[in-house]
Amino acid sequence: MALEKRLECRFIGNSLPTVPRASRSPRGKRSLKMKVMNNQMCAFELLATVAGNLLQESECSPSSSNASARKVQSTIIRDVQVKKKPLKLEYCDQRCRGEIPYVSGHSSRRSNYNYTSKGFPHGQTNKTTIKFEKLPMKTEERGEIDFRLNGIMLNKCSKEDQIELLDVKNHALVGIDSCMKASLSRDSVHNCSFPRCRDDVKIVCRDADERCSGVIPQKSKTFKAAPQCIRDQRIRKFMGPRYVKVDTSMKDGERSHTGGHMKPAFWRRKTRYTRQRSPRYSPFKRSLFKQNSFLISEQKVTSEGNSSSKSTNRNSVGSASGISSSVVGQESSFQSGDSHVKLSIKSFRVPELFIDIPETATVASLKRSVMEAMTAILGGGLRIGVLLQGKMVRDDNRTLLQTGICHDHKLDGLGFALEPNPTSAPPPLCPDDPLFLLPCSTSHSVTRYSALPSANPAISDTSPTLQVNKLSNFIEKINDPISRNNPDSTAMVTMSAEALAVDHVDRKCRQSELVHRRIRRPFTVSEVEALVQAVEKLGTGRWRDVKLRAFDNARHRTYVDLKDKWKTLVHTARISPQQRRGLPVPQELLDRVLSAHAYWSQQQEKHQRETCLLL
DNA sequence: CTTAGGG
DNA sequence: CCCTAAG
Repeated sequence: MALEKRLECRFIGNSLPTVPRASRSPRGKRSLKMKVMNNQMCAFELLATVAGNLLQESECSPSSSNASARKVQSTIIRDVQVKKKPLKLEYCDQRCRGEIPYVSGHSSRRSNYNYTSKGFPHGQTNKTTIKFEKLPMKTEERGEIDFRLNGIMLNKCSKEDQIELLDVKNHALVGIDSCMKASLSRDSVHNCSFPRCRDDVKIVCRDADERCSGVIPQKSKTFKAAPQCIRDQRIRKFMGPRYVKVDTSMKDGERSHTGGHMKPAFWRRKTRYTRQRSPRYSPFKRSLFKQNSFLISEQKVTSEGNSSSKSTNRNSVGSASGISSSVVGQESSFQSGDSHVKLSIKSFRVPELFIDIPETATVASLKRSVMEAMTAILGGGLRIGVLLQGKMVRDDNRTLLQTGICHDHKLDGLGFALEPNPTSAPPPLCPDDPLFLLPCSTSHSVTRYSALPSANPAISDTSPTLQVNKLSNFIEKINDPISRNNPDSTAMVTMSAEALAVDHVDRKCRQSELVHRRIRRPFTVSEVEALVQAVEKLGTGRWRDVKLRAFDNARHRTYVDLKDKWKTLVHTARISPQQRRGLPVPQELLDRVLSAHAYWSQQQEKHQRETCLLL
């Protein structure tokens, strides 16, 4: 039974410049009152409702009468997208206690859309704060507004003023796996998809099978959601270790060898999300994309037609994190009814296989090696990923039609990829995985993927140092100036090997993530030493110089890294030794950290005082 | 691009 | 280690 309630959304900050001045309060805050019919309102419904009301308001507003409707609406969206300060929605209702569990305590951040919400699922409070940042500017000339989560259309407002809020509830676990996109086309203005000039926006919860669909009345047409889709994707499921905490996921013991210090609180995140990152931070990304481009074309036939069609063999380039496919097919005429999509996958191409084998090895052992390497990749349990226009199609429950793999869409961008199967024990490697090349099993049971004939003692007995050095062609070169002429260098390189191993474990944890986080490389003692020395000399505000001075050849250490490391070093130095974890930093170094920090802080203060006096 | 600082 | 505002 739907419960009608009144909501008040307060917009905090002057984040809505588009809203006609008349309706804005002097302080830049304004209220938006609306009625909703739902006792289980979720974030997206709220969003949709708010958006609807906003559109409604601005379009009905006298002050916007000069502007064409088109302009008004597009302005709204643009401003929401562009504004720097987050738009905060406070959702208050006495009766909603504990009824919004899925917007509680999670946050999702993607490069193009940020959404955070805080709330208290257990009824401690009746307030949920939802914060939207940076709505992407994705203007699609489609005359629609849609909100998507995980690529699933949450609602869709078509030209006929139809709105669907599909299964919002179960997908509203925004924090975990959501990539919500909101897009609004300019054309939708005239056909304002959201109902205007209405006092209430009703969001009805027809909740037969726990699915929550909000339907805004009028000629609402309901989209058929893939039935089991929602049921299967229960919230709990999402809450599992799908996005595994990278650093905090492992118990201390598990990563005691990593050399990481106990992190300050700010470093410990409940959940970590990956996102697209700038190339300079992804040393392996580029090669990944290069390696995995694939050719694909598709074949489509109608339900009754066998591939009687002519081949078009369109090629397109895509990329995947795994092994990619080559699909060749044909395209035929189509019927709007019950078309089939027929794909013939000719082959899966293994992107790259690194074999490290001595010259003295026999051809037979080479074959074995290749076989082993192949088996290592393929035997790990794979699943198929489907890519469309370069994007991984995540929702298995959507139909091909819904996904866009159908006759009236271009299939140019269709691709398949072999992905690591998270449930499977030996993780297949991403081709960019450094450990892919690591021919040793270090003290940490690293699965061996390289083809290394164990019969050859010259290689199998190599130390991690040697192995890593041998692999320097493939992994980022370990080329740290400190390691030269430094008794600690061996340890350092070894540490790097361990770091790689650790990183492997990390990767294992986040196999499902397609976007790559930079690998974690704990600072070695000698690195710390070099850092301390440089900071002692240069101070704490010149990280670029520190980098140039002490880490010029350590590509993987950016000046931001150094600054961060200093920050953690100071923190480490201040806490008791018992609280420290990871590779212990000699107390002497920590003392130097503290004194250098004190000294340069003092200098900074002095400098500031001087500049103040001058002014 | 760098720095600074929160997460 | 990530992100980003600000310079």
